[in-house]
Parts: sequence; structure tokens; C-alpha cells
Amino acid sequence: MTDTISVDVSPLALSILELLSERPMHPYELAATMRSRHHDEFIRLNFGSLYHTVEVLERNGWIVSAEREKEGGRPERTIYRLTDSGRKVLLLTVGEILAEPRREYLHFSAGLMFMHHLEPTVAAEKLEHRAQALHALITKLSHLLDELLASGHTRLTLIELEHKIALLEGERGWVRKIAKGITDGKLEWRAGIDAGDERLRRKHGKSAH
Amino acid sequence: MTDTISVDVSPLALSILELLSERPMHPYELAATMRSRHHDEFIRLNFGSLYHTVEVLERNGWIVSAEREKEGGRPERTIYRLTDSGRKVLLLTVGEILAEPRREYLHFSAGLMFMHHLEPTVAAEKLEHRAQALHALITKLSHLLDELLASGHTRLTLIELEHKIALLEGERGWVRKIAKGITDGKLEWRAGIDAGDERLRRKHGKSAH
DNA sequence: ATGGTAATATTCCAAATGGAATATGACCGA
DNA sequence: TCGGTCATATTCCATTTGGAATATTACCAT
Repeated sequence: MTDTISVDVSPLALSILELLSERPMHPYELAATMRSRHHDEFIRLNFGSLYHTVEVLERNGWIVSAEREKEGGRPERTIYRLTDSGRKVLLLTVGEILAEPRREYLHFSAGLMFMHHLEPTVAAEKLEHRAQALHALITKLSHLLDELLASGHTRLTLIELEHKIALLEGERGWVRKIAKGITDGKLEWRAGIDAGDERLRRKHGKSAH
Repeated sequence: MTDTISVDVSPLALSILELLSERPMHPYELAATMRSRHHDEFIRLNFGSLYHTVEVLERNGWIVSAEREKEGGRPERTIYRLTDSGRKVLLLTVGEILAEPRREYLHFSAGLMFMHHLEPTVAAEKLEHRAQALHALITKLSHLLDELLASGHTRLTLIELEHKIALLEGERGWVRKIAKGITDGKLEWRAGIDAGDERLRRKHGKSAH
């Protein structure tokens, strides 16, 4: 029953484990490989975090530094390989991420929350602009996906790209719908009773004595 | 033309500016208010970041500490208010977030990227599990939305909740579709030419001398 | 050969983040 | 009125993140 304990592994850490499951690499090579596979499109990548995360993974015993080599003349480098426990963590984490939705904090949500501070016409313009930008992005990514499929990649290995495109299409539709709702007045532009919230909270704060 | 310069403001910072646009508050009250309005559902909130962010906003001149008061016997506290430049930043940032899509890094994408490490039956199970969890969440949030609308809130002030529900519904559909594709073999379960990538990269790395 | 740019590889440090620790008074029951 | 717990309010610190700085070799044009 100990395998129900879920370990928290960041996407970058997961990506490192995954690459090392293929063959041993040094951190810089991990970064280069992630970039060559466009993985940095989906996973935040920078050297500070990368080297730090590698250290943490080593401390956890999920990877070990196999050798420190000075080869071909290039700067010295440390090569890491995946351990058995590391491989377990990889599989466990992938399964858990797939199975359990988690709260994702989107910038766009924050924009929507405070949209009512803009004039309705301005808000509608901004959303229209967004819809167009989304459209352009969808076009670009769809072409990319087609090319990659044509060049022999399988759908399975490009599933995250397919997912991203689906997400963007959904967003484009929703954004257009809301923009339209604003321009033809179906989305009423007044604040509602947020102030009522405030009245309740007022019992703390300003009461005398 | 100076107003085209876009300032980078975190969602938490934006939220602080927005609350202070209503009336002056002290940081703890900001947190309490965000929670009472369920804003922490969409914006990452913790005390460390909150107090730190308030400091940064003050340094930028977007808010000022109006008074340091010891009132009602409660612990001493510092009350902040929004400045004119702060109000400008608020409007500018909301507009920009709405208009410009930005890359969002989702945990789920990382799961999908490495899904092929699982057995197809296992992957399908995980996705089915996710779809059910999403369904439960959608039900819960839809009820919440209905209640809030019934209690007098406007659609406009709940638009981010409406958006979240739409997102979740889209995801549920997509996840179900993929899970089905796996179980009936339409999503072919082999790796493709990622190794080809590797062969190309091989020119660095292992070449002799 | 030489000097300038690009690629390789890591380290360093400032900033942001998360969460526990601390402190103070309010409220309530025995 | 004493003690325990809850709400209020902030500070502190370890970790994580982002990005610039550094160092070494490769490659190419002159």
C-alpha cells in the first residue's frame, strides 16, 4: 500500500527523469534535447532551475552522477543516469498527472476577473484582439503538427501539441462568444453585489471600540 | 507613445491593485477579502508572496502606506492605498492580459508528453479517472455558479467562473475522446521517430577525438 | 595564424514563492 | 478568572526560479 503515496515532482524534474530514461546525459544536453523536441514549449526551461533540479533529483536518489568527463576538448561535464527508484517515480508521476486534475492558475482568469474595470467597448476590443491572436497561433501550430505527422512522427508523441491546439480552439470560440455578448449587450455591464460581501466583512475592521 | 510600454504585473499584484482601487486596506485584509470572494481559486495566494508583493508595489509607487494604526486592540497594521499611477497600471494590465494570449504551462501537458511510457490500458484508465474527476468538479462549480447568480451576483462578476467551467467541459470531452481512441486502438501506441531526432543530435556528444 | 562569433557547459546571484513561526488580542466555557 | 482555542496580523526563512555572467572550445573568414 506504500505505492499510493504521491511524490510531488515538478514538470521540469519529470522531463529530466524522462530524458535520462532514454540514456545518460549531462544537464546542458538535457536542455538542448528538450529544445530540439520543442518540450520547452510545454515545460518552463532555464539553466538556473535545470541545474538546481538535477541536484535535487540526485539528493533524492532518483538519478546518480555516472561520470565526470572532459571529452573532445569541451568544458568538463557531469553525466547523470536514472536509477531504479527514479524510473518508478517517473511512471508513478505520469500516471498521477494524467489521472488527477489540479488547479491551474491562468493569467487570463485574472484578466477576466477584473474585466469590469474597463469600458465594455474596450473590453470587447481586447477580446476580439485576443481571438485573432489565438487564431493565428492555432494556424501556426496546426501547420507544425501536420508537418511533424507527415515527417513520420506518430500522433502519440505529438499528443500534447494536439491537446494545445484543442485548448486554443476552445478558447477562441469562448472568447468570441463573450466579445459578441458584450457588444450586443447580452452580458450586462454592472458590478452586482460584491459590495454585499463587503458589508458582511465590515463587522471586522471598522467597528468602534 | 509612452503608454504602449507594457509593465509586467503578476496576477497577485494585479489583484492587490484591484482591491485597493475599492478602498484602502492592510495586507491581511487583502488576503481575507480575496478568500471571501473566492479569488484565491484563480490567483495563487500565500502570506509570503502577499507581503512581499505589497512591498514591491510600494517601491514602484503604485501604492502608498497611508497609515500605521493600532486599533481595537488588534496587532498593529499598515494600511495601503492606490496611487494614480497604480490605477493606470491596473487598467493597462487588465487590457493587456485580455488582449494578448501568453504561454501557460500546464501540468497536464507534461503528463501527456510522457503518456507513452505507460501501457495503453493503464493510460486509458488514468484518463477515464480524470474525466470522472472533471465531471464531478464541473457539477460542483456549475451549482456554485447557479447559486451565486441566484443570490444576485451578475454574470459579469462571475465571468472567470463561467470561463473555468467552459475550460473544464472542453477538457472533459477531449480526455474522453483520447481515452476512447486508446482503448479501441485508433491512437497507435508506438514511439515514432523521436530517436531520429537523437541520431541527428549524435553528431555532438559521442563522436571520436 | 588570428580574431571574432557561435556553441558548449556551468555557476552565481537576485528575486519570487510557499509555508511555518511568531505574536497579540478576542471569545467562550468551566 | 483562568486556560484553551480561534481570528488577526506580520515576519522569517528555506526553496525555487529566472536570467545574467563566466569560461572553454569550435568554426570560419581574412
